[in-house]
Amino acid sequence: MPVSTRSARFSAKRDAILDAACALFLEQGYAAASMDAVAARAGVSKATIYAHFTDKDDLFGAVIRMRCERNRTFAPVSPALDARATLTLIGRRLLDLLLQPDTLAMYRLVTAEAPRQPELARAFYESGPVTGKAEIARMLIELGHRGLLAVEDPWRMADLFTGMLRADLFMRTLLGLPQPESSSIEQTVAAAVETMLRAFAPTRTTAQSLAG
Amino acid sequence: MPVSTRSARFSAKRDAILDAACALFLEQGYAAASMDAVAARAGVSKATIYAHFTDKDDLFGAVIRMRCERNRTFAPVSPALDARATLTLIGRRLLDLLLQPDTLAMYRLVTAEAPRQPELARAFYESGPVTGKAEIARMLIELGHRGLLAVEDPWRMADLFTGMLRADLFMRTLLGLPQPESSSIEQTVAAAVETMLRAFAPTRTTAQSLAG
DNA sequence: GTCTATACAACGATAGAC
DNA sequence: GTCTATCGTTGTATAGAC
Repeated sequence: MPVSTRSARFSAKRDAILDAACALFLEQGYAAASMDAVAARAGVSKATIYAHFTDKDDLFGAVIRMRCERNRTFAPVSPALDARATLTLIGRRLLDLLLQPDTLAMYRLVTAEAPRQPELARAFYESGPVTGKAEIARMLIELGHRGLLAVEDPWRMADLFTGMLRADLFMRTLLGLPQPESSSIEQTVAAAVETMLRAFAPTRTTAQSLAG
Repeated sequence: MPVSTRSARFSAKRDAILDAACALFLEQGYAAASMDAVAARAGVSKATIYAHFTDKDDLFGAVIRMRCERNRTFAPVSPALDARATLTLIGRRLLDLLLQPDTLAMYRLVTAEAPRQPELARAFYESGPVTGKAEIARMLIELGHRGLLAVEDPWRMADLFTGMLRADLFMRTLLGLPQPESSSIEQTVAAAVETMLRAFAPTRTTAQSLAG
């Protein structure tokens, strides 16, 4: 049982295998990425892979969990910014992250395998969408406390905001289609931010009571 | 070249193959659906499949294109409804469609294979998201003409609306996760509609000028 | 066009030496 | 743990009879 030994968990070859498998899974999908290809890319023999992982599914699970743990959190937003600036900044960061090739490949991979690997789908959901929305919700609460936004249900609002960000531009990029200039990152963010500002503008009493 | 003959295009066995392949691709994904399984399910021999399609990719393409052509269009919305009722009705229809198992399976399949099959990804995009958004945009224009909504850029608005509809509930269902009651279809639609109504409420002058 | 039978390659996984 | 070599299976695709 190599997985339970200490050296196996921190082996250089094990890391090489994980990195190679990750790259191949993201590039080609689960089925198309063969164990031979992983071995070749990692610079090890196929038998070595099976010394560290019980089978292909096990290797796949380890790869996904590894990626989910690298849970990049957004940098804090300056408390001096107003609602529009804050939403724009956070929206730009999120959409920028969502459109990165690796993020999209991970999304394709996990959604495609979700029916066969429910636990991995859950891990992905918790580490990705949930974590991101939690940070946005926290920021919305902050804006609410400052009287800059009417925040009743921050989770619902975060959901609406991320939904608008993950609209046409995301879909086009996910499908690998050419992107018209009309659906740039900046325009998508601006439209989502403007809609949020209009729909959740603070009531006058709230703004005054907190400003006074 | 059986594909070019008239009988081949309207063959009963060909249809059986397409139906079987469609079901298996949607259930298991491209790689996991074997030609043997397709043949067994269609009740034909494998050789018959290769008499109608050049290879597996060709069969896959025919399946995707067939599904894209079945382009169900929304039933017309009664012109007597106000903005909230219209948005709620159309939002419910769209979300209901998006959450159907076949729709989700198609989404998983096409997004997963998009990097290897750009043309199919485009066909899917045009027949699905674009067509749906076009209908919503048309409905928004209608509401705008009646002075019930401030419609400047109907395509952008349709994008924002569908984005809010395709948020957390869609993601959870796509990943096969258990769904809390808090993210039901009705609540998701209501939140998206309310946000639209607040953000795009008609200006008083517009409403009055068209109402008077 | 449709079948049965089969060729041929690729894949996941293992045996055994070191 | 790591290698080389290989096993057994499965998969795509085809040959040849009807």
